[in-house]
Amino acid sequence: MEKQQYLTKNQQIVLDLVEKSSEPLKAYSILFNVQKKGLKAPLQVYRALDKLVEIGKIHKIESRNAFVACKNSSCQVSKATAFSICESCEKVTEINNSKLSKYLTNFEDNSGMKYNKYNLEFFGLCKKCKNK
Amino acid sequence: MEKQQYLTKNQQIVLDLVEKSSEPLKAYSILFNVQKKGLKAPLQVYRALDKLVEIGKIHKIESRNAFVACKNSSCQVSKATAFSICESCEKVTEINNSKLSKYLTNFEDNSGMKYNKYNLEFFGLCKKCKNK
DNA sequence: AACAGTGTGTAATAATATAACAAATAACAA
DNA sequence: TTGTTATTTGTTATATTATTACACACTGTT
Repeated sequence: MEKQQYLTKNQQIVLDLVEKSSEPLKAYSILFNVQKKGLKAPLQVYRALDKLVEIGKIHKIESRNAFVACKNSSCQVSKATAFSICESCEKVTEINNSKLSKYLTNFEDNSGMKYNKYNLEFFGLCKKCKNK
Repeated sequence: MEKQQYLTKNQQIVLDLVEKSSEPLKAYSILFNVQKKGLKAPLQVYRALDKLVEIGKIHKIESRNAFVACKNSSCQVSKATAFSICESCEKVTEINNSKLSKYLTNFEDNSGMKYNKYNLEFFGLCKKCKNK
């Protein structure tokens, strides 16, 4: 049996909100939106976010300080993440490409480091914004 | 002739500091260290950092909110960056691997997006920390 | 000189994130 | 059941990271 099979109340509230969102959410925007549900302080949100990231239910878009729900159902942990980010409309999509993930998971250089995790962010213009 | 051939005084002061450092520097640590040189306010540091990042002299380690000098002499702009980060000692190294950069620069998926930039961060344990 | 573009200095403030502590709850063995 | 440990919660305060706004100065044009 895995540990942390069920989410706590606060974690579930935060996850529900992030999952319903079509765009990355910032921590304080989450806070504002869950205040009616009883989460009053930043720390309550950050603690829930930390846990959700740890177990792979959500990912942090580092370049944007924002959070998105994991769209990859097989993703139990956030060990190998890749995103595309439109620099115009800020749309973020999780990239699910097995070739890419295989390539990066197996990547080795001569540094002697053993990599167990990576995060990749691609930037560009999405289809819509390209045609403007 | 390229534009912005020379750095301004503030930019040079910040760049010198970052280049001398053996580890990523945080913005406010930079501020503290350049106050004797006359840069008194955060904004002076952030403006210099923004410009230096833009022209590729330094890179931002997004997951750490810290800055490192570019070690790749041919790197004029920060369009394609990859780093290895030790999760124990926080040592950060810029990865300079032509196969990797070629693979990522040419990466395409079926999203219709045209990528013009990426940032990749690998995490793990460095040689030293692995053997502890 | 007038201008445009860029950089500067300064103060104030916004946005993001964590520390510290006490209390409540869950997990589970003695 | 009790004791023990770990986790989660609630709360206040504070630390850290980053930007807005505005007046002015410098540089290179036209």
